[in-house]
Amino acid sequence: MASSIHDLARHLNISIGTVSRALNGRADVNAETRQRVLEAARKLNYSPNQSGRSLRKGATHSIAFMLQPHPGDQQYGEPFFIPFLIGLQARLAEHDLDLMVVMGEPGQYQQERLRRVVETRRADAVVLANTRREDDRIDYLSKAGFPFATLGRSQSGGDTYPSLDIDFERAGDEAVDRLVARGHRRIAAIRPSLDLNFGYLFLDGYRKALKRHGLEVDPGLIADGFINETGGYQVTPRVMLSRDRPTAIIFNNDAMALGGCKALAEMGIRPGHDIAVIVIVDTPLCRYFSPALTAFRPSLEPMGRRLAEMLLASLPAFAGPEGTRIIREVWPLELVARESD
Amino acid sequence: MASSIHDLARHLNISIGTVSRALNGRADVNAETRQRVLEAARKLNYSPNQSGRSLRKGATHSIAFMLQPHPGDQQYGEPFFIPFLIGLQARLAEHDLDLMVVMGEPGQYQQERLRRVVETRRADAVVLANTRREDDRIDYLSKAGFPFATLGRSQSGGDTYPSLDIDFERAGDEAVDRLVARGHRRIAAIRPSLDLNFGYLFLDGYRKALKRHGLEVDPGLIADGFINETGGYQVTPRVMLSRDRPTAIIFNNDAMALGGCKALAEMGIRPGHDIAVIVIVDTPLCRYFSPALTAFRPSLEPMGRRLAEMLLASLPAFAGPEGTRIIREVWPLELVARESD
DNA sequence: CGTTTTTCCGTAAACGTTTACGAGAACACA
DNA sequence: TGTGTTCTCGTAAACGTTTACGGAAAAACG
Repeated sequence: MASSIHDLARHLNISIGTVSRALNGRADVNAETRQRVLEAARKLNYSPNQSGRSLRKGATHSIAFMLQPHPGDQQYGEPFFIPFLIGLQARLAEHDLDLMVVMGEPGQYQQERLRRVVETRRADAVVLANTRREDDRIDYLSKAGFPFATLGRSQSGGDTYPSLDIDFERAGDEAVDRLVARGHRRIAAIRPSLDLNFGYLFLDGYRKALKRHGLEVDPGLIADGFINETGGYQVTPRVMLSRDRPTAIIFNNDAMALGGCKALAEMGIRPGHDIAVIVIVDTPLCRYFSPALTAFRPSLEPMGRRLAEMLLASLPAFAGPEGTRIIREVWPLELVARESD
Repeated sequence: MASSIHDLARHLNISIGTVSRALNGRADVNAETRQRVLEAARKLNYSPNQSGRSLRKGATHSIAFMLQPHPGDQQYGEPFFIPFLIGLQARLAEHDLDLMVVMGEPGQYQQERLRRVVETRRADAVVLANTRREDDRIDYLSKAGFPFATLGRSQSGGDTYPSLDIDFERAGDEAVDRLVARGHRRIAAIRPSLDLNFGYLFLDGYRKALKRHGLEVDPGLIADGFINETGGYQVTPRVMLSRDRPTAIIFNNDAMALGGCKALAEMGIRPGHDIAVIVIVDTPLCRYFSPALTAFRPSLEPMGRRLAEMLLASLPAFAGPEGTRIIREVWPLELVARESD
């Protein structure tokens, strides 16, 4: 059932070299011969053995996406990544590249899985997500000279790799702007406690906007929690119990917002009535929650496509005539005004 | 930087054959020699080239999980799979098997991606999810003689492959039981409209329980919708507008439940007060929704581990001395009683 | 001491590709 | 006719492993 290039050669009574050249569209093969090869390939249901090809070419024709679940009580996934991956894989497929998603274990340090991919050469490049402010995966890959791109910025590694990020800073800024315009003065910010870079970026924008409006930055209104529903649930009461209650909360994550709203509900505080709520990254949850949550929406699928292009442009094997380029982009979010603010 | 087995051999002044044998723990190599090889491997930072190994052994040492996003307006993922994948990958890792997640595009038929994996021999086996009642992926893999296992049952392919499923039938049954015990007589069921097998199983249990309680099965109380929030939102009003309103709804999917609750809210109907709601597959959303949704919870991570074991037991290369076994299991769900019913 | 067994290791082929090299045939040109 | 060019293809090496085979040396045994 597994027909090889040798089978084709034997069947057509020509050499394997010619078969290979015909299949790969090289110029030095007779048009008629190529036709016969292609036809035989179809008839014998030939498809190239990836291992053989990889071995010879030193390339695997696949890109690894490192999906690291956050440690936590319940290990549910971030819906965020799926549309991104769809875009990523779609663009990669156009270049005959496979996308493989490599999972780590929640507690376990992702470094080990990454090493494995790199050292056994399972992929030609990797895509990192959940970038930390200081990210040793980036340090490792840079030092190893292994090609990679990141979804999200980091302070590690300089400007030596392609990266695509959402403009969390601006989103934090705009969220404050909007709330201030609606009369709010005490605005809380709730973000993940890990070293995740976007949490810092969001807070930068939040602070900047407050200052611009001449409002003080009250540390009692800023809280870090675990990046899931439980985290939001646990940490939201903390800001609500500060001496001077906030009248608005900006959540940096949809899961945290859900947990936070639960905590609010238990305190008898109704989002959209008693308090304004804005979420930075929109998901279907925000849309279908009651009240529907005002949120900032990214274009995930186009971002996936774009990061694929950026990664490819940085790979010598795929870079066009203009050579290898490192591109870094930061994309805006779109505000979706709903009922919660 | 990429040190091969040849480098080790040269460095130690022995043959590559011996190096390979030492590395693979074969018996016919001197203990001291093995020590030296292992040491050199560590020093030269050797790790085997996967392509070379795969080519020689005819095995890739990786298992593919096919993740097919449902077509829909917004392509968000099912959080369901992440904990399952964590368990799956954990057990596979113990056998030095990598897990790769292969994405398809939403609209596109997954068959094509699957073919690619199989024909180019990118994985040694595949794991299928979202099994349809009649599933041509299963037919294809069976016919191709390619090893696979499924998360979820199907009517295709007979009992020739390992499969692990949740007992949706019993969950549907128990949900009705519980609602009837609480005085409900008109109970609606909302499930996905695709050919997804669990939708049928759920409905079987639902019908069976109704009949046992001497209640008629009213087609007006059963609705199929798209398997996401929008689907639930669109289809829930339909059962609410039937001549004789239901007093309870069982949702076969958490996303549909969210959409459905939104529709209820817009009709001024409060889950937990005006209507009872039960969800078949629990997620953090159910727990943190207001009111918290009563739901049936699966043990996803253990299920992932188990399916890995079942798949391995069916692979000649990994089956123990007892030989190759096909195992099929159906696991119960645990009822988590909360506020919505 | 001779014979047999065991221990250890080197040799070389094989997995399925791609590709550098060279050669034969056909063709063009003077 | 001789020389150079172009077209087409076969040969063989190479990628990094694993492993069947055989042989040399050491050990065991009579």
